[in-house]
Amino acid sequence: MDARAPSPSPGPSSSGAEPYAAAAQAPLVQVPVQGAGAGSGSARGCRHHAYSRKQKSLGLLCSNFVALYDREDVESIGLDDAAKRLGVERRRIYDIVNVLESVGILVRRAKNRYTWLGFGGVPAALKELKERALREMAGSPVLPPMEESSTANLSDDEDDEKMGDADADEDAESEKLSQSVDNASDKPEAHSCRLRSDHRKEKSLGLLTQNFVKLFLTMEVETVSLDEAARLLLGEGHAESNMRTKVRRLYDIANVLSSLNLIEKTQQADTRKPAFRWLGQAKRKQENNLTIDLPPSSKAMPSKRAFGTDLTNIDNKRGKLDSAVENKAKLMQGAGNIVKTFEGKLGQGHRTDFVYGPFHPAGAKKQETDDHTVKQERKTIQDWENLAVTFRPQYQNQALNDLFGHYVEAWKSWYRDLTRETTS
DNA sequence: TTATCCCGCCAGTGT
DNA sequence: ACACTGGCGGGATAA
Repeated sequence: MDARAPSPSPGPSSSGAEPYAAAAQAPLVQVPVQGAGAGSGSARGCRHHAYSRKQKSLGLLCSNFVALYDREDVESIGLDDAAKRLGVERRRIYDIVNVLESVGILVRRAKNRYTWLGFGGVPAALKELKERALREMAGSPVLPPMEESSTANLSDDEDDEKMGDADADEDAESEKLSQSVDNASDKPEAHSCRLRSDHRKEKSLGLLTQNFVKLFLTMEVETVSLDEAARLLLGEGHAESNMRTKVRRLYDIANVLSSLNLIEKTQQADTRKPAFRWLGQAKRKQENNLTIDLPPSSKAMPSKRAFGTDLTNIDNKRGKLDSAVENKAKLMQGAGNIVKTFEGKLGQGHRTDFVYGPFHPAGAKKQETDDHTVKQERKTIQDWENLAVTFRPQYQNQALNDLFGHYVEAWKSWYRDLTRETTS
């Protein structure tokens, strides 16, 4: 029943590999992370630094991960190596890697091995996601060769809990686990063999990430709170406990997507509730001409999260050693904005040079930015938008809006009422 | 208090 | 059998 060990006693930790970062064993990696120096006192020494969850955050870890691998000469990444160099347990690497793969930055090559695609893989992945999302909404599953065994498969989520609620439909998703670019497709006709244990896959971080992103790519509203997202991705049959779990996961995902600058944390327009805004391109794009909601690559760094500490997340176990002098050290954070260009050439043989905006966490090196590059960025983004639009008829987009429209409305009002009621 | 979300147990999967 | 993966949620920080 309980699971988890109530006490922090470091059990045998089955996850073999890197236990608690071999104490002193400083993890190589020393990426400069232009960290305004200002190390200021204690920190490095070792010993009792108060435990600070902020330094162990997935977002920071992701930034470090990217800073560590985002370079031309990197193409293969070993999980063990990553874990060691970043000074974290392998488990955490899985988290990072799963969402990175969902947005096309990585591809799983084999056990313990991933191939680095870089930010250049994002556009294609987003495009893929968006199309798939639209397709799904259009009603017909557009089932490829495979697509589920047969009979009802939809709404397979919600293991326990009543899922036969009145409203019906909504489970629109629950698609396949087909990653955008992966598909090792080794075996000539291997398809249609999987499934069976997909139940687990359906709850995977990777899939959740994709669905979360789809939300941004297809929905109208600019901001989405994690509660809403969870509700959306879960369906009507909300089951408090499921919701809570889902939200926990969304926090994880949001953190890494934030560090990738694909989303940003903000406030919900009316309500003050914290929510997230999409920063990546490939947004909806109604009929009006472009609406790049993308900060002009100026200070896009939200200044939250102190990026640029040191690259490792070693020790500092969760022990509650008092926090005497937790020097917050603002630590620079900006200076990030690295605009990266690349020649389209991935998967879908479309060619257009997509350019990237604010991506890259502060600290990532490799910056070849130039104002003119930024300028060009605008233009290419437009190309991207056009291309995306061309890909499917407008009316479909409208249908989509309608579909989500009523959801959004419902939630909005529901939420309003809820907050109104509980406000006291 | 509520919002976040790290940590690592341990159950599925893979080999 | 062992090694990988990664769902999951307790409960400790942050705000």
